[in-house]
Formats: sequence, C-alpha cells, structure tokens
Amino acid sequence: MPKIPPPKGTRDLYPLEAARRRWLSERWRRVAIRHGFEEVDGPTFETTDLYAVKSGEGILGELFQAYSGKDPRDIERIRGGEAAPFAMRPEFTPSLARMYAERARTLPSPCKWFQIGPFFRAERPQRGRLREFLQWNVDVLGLEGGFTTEGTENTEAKARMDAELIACCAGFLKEVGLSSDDVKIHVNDRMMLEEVMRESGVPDVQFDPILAHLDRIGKIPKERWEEEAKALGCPVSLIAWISGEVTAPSTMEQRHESMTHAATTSFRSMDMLRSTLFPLLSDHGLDDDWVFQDVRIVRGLAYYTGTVFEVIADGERAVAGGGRYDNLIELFGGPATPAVGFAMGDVGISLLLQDKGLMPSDTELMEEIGARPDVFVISTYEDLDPLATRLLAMLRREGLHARRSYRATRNEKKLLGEASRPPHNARVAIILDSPTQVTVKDLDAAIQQTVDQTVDIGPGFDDLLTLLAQHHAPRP
RNA sequence: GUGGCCGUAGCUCAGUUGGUUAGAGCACCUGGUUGUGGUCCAGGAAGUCGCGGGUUCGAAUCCCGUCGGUCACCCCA
Repeated sequence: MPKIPPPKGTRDLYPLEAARRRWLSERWRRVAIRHGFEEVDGPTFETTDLYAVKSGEGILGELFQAYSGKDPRDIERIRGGEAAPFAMRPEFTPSLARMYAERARTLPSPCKWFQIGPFFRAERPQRGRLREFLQWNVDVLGLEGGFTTEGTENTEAKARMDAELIACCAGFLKEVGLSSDDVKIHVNDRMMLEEVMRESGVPDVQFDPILAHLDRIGKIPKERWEEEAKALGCPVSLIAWISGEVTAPSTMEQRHESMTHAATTSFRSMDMLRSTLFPLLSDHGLDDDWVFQDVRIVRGLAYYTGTVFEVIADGERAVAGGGRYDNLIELFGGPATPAVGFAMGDVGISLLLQDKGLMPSDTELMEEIGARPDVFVISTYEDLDPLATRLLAMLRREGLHARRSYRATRNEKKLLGEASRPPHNARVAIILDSPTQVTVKDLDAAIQQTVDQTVDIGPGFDDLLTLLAQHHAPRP
C-alpha cells in the first residue's frame, strides 16, 4: 500500500502533542468558566450560504467546501463553478450569530458564551498558520439589564462588556504565565477613525475600504501605503498621524493632546476610550503595562463597529484578536444586539509558549490533564504475574490509574526506571517480589514501605490503599 | 493561489570535486552490570536518502517535475 501522508496544513498529534493541546484547551476552558462564560458549540461544517451573509469575497476563497456526494446536482453545480452546498467552518461567529438569533428572547442579557473546537481554512500553510487548527472563541452578546441599540448612554454599557471580554483574554495570558513584557493588548476604536473621516468629508461608502487599507500598514512599503491611502480618499491628517505612530509611537497624553487640537468630534471619541474603557480595564487589573491604545489596530474585517483589539507578542506576532460587532446579530435575523468577541488559535499561542519556555514539562503536563499514572505495578517473578494482574484490576476498580510493564525483563532496576520515566512518570510503584510481601515505593519522595501481607485478599488490599493514599500526591 | 529557500533512521544532524554493502548521537528493543529509579558495557531493530522521471559506466550528490515544510505576497474570521 502506498504511503498516504496527512493533508497539507494538518497535524498528526502523537501522545505528547495531544497532551500539549489538551493542556491548552483545558486552560482556555478553565479561564473562560472562571470569568462567567458558558460553553457552547455548533456544527463543524455549515451551509455555505451562512458564510456569504457577512463579508463575502475574502472569506469565500478560503473555504474548504463539502458536499455529501449523494445528490448528483451538487456535482453539476460545482462543475458549473458554483460553491458546494456546505463548507467546513472557517470561524465561529456566523454559527454563534445564528444560535443567538434563534433563541435571543429567552437568553440572558448579557449572554456570555465561549467555544473551543477545530476550524478549517484553505490558505497556504506557514509557521503558526495551518489549515486545521483549534480555536478559542469568547463573546459577550447584549448588555447588562437589557438594551437598545441607539443612544450614547449605551456607550458605557458597551465599554463595560468590552472590558469584561478583554479581561477574560488577559486572564488567560496571565494564567499561562505570560507577562506584560511578553505580550501587550493593543486596543483601538474604529468609531474614532470613522469620525475623523466623517469630519474630513469622506463619504461613508469609503470608510470600509479605507479601514481595510489602514490595516495593511507595516506590511507594504510606507510610501506605497501612503499613496494608496490618499487614492482611497483617506484624510491626509489621518495618514500622517497613523504613519507617524509607526516610527515614533506617542504616549496616551500626547495623543490626547494632538487629538484635542485636531478635531472636536474626534476628541469626543478619543476621550471615550481614554475616559471610559481604560479605567474599566484598570478595575479589572489591567493597567498601562498590559493594555494601551494603538491607532494602528484596525482589523481587516468589515463587520467591526467599535472597539477592536489584538494581543501582540514581542511587538510582531498577533496571537489573538477581536472587537465589537454591533450589527451582525441583526444581519443573521436576530434582534439588534450589540456584541463583542475575540478568538485565539492554538498554533500561534503554542509557538509563543514554547519560545518563552512556558510550556510545562512532560510530567507536569500529564499531571495537569489527569493522565499521570497513580500506580505502576512491578512483578519480578513470572509466578507473580497473575497476582499483579489481579492487583491491577482491583486498583482500577478503586478508580486509580494503574499501569504495568510490558517488557520481558525481570530486572527490578530497569522496571523501576521505566516506571519513573516518560512516558509513564508514575507517582507510586508497587513491587511484588514475594507472594506474601508487597513494597510500596513513592517515586517522587524516594521513600518506600514493605508490608508483610498478601494484597489480593480484603484486609491486605485495604492496608495497601491506605498506604497508597499516604504516598499519593494530591490530585489536581 | 504567486514567488524564494529547504527535504538523509521516530528526533537532531554527518555524508569529502557524483564512486563499493549510507553513518553518528538521542530515543526504541534485548541481555549483563552497579545493592531499587536518568550509571556503565554488549548486542539488536530501524532509512526504496520525500516521491517520479532524466543525465551518467555509476546519483543522497547534477537537471526537470511533483508532494511536503518554510519565508514573503495574500489573508488573518
């Protein structure tokens, strides 16, 4: 049989890699739950139309398309250049919007949901970017105490939800040991940019193209970026401002100053972030060292309507991003609902944690995901093997994670070595070297006790369990 | 999807200007040894040199294609 390699941009996860990914997703889940989010999930493939609803072209080309093969008309349509009826999900937001819209009336407000699962994009793979990856999605839908979409009084309520969301994201970063030296949360507000444009007389229809272009700063030569920005009708003052930030980022106060002089409306919007969101973030324990305004952050997606943010490591790599999308739920047939969310992929964050040496050791990893063996049973004589098997069965019935060796050797030293090293790293070894004697050895503490009792009858086994409990490291 | 670089054992890599049966370390398996846990010794298994074609008396080595990885573009939900 010819070798069939895994598809491009996918991964085979061997035990250690699977353990690492499990560890990460457990941390995601733990942090989200701690912050009061509920777990949801949807299908891993959706009707293609679901993804056409919002931003069209950009996404459609990155879809892995799918069809059942049962309906010949599907194949005809695909041959005719149409999209297949289904698509592997490239993101969660459309599914989330649909789910929320479906039950909006009975859901709490705000509705705090998170999701963890695989996503698929038919892009060309690169380091930190695969075609199948795990993603953590966290969203706050609606505002506290009900809401209306219009009115500036909601501005503060929205900011409170923005802050909660960002706090959850930061909570994870802190949870895995990242410091504000490692990562920064760059925050911006699209409204502010739009107001600058509006004041300069830029027509509304140009907003999205200009914002999309602003997002490209730093990715193409500066001069070309400026020229193209001008061509799109972007105000010269805005170009100069953002462009200037690249070479010489200013402090909050300096920006505040310059905005004060630049325009009154812009000032109001600018001041909003400064006076509303950032104090709230500070209440959540996020000060200037963690979070700051960065006018360069725009986010490519057209559906963002207000706050946008990215978690950027070492000033380059973005490991998470999100923002406010107040129009999307309505677009999916739900009641007009302000919402804010972010996503983090497993690939980028894992690379970062590896680089920073923050990925736990193999033993810690197994410990944390509950895969570290409690007991490793060793029998040094063939005659004792049946006893060892009975002992394993009894231990497992007690709910203990018990393993044995499958080696041919009876060399006690080698078997102990095996028990205490990867991939086992057992906590305790039980050594059977006599039918009436059992030795319990704590492999972490390097202490052992020998008991003169057979273990496969009641009293002896109870004593053994007591002994094990004494040597047992508390479970996580 | 477009272009540059890379591709030798599970992993990290050696392989001289193309020249016999392709090597090492780690890991794996077996046996021994050191008083029961990362020592030491001996042995073993493991590679169609990514795959396919071409040049040549002869290709891991040169050429083309292809697959995969990586970097840039694109995109970043």
